[in-house]
Amino acid sequence: MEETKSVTDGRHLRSLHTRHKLLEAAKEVFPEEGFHKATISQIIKRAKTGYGTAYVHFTGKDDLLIVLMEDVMTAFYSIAELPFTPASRAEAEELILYQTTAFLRMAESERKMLQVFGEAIGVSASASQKWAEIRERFINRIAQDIAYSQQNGLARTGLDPELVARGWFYSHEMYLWEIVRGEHQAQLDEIAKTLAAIYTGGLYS
Amino acid sequence: MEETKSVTDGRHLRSLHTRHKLLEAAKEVFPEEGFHKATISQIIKRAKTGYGTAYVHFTGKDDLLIVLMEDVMTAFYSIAELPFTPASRAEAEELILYQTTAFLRMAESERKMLQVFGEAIGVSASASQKWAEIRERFINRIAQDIAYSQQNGLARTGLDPELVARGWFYSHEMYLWEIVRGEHQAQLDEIAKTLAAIYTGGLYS
DNA sequence: CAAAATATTGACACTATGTCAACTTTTCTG
DNA sequence: CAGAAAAGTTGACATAGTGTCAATATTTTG
Repeated sequence: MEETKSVTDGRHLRSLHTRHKLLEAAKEVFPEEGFHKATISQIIKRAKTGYGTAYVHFTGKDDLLIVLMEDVMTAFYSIAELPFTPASRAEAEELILYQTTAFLRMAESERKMLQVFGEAIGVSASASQKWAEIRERFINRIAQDIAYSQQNGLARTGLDPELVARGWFYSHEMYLWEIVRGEHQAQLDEIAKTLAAIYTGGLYS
Repeated sequence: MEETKSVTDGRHLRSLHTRHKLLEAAKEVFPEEGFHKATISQIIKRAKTGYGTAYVHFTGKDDLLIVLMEDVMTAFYSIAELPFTPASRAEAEELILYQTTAFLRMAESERKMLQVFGEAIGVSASASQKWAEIRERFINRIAQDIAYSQQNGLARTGLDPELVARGWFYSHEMYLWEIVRGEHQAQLDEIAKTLAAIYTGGLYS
């Protein structure tokens, strides 16, 4: 019903087009200027729409960015949701190293946009919340993986999987921000190796 | 020379007093309003000075906050600089657990101010830089401790002490921000135990 | 005490935000 | 298909905060 309306209704179509123009403009302006320096005026100018239009389609600058982050989030989730059912300690270690590497590589490939998002997290409550979503999804998944390993006699028991998962994710997240800032490009695999070594050495000793 | 002038010169004294009033006002306003919502107008109003005065004594809102952070930094440094020369693995583990606990406890005791600082880090380049200073000091110190343990046959070799130290500190830092946000109050010791267990289990297995 | 040095002040120019009444475009209806 | 209704667009405006600077006030000096 809504589908039909969306396709036929020329008004809605126009609206969608305007929205799209704004998003495209924002996608350019944000990385160029950074979150704080970017202004609605810059964005509407590039999108060739009126000032108020931006506020019709989005609640503000944060909202515009949040929508742009969806793409990045999708990529993140695909890593978080990788299957983890190792049969041996060696296989567990391999999977963990792979996941760690994938995570850090993503920091590199999505650098520009993550840089903007990192800046926004400090300022905008909604950006901060969006990032918290990504984080919790990762942590939940890691906690599951740890619990699985504990139940199958691969990992040391007696530690709360969620607390371990948090600490584990946090060290990754902070490395992510460093990579985004442009530090450590060359060492990426070395970092992954180190993080995985500490983690597995600790849990699987 | 400057000392003498400072004490005798009534103009300088007045200036110092004004500066002090501004800092006291900022110390109240920042935690009440948060970094973003706090304005220069609110601060000068409470300090009972003119608007421009704030800009005579400080370059802006960030600068005012940075100065307030010095106290907190001092406390942090005292933890970072604790001596670490364990003779056995058991002693190393004990020291590490102590340091971890002290670090997290500080997050609790300095909560309000750290909350403001956490917010400022995202917005203000100078706040971000100040925090980076604290962080690097910690990381350097931890890296030294790890190298010490490696050299004395207490810790596994073959891993870069600095990379390990970073991952280690990062998980602590992120837990710090969580504690500052008011999550995990009760679990504080449990968190310290978990972090220390992973770290020592990993390095000292 | 007058002049010099220093400190304080608020009005001003500037920049950005978010709102809303007027306007344009598209669809519906008799 | 005319004109009413609905949906979308627009920029002027009110508001709020920043940082600057010429004028003013206070203190020291000769």
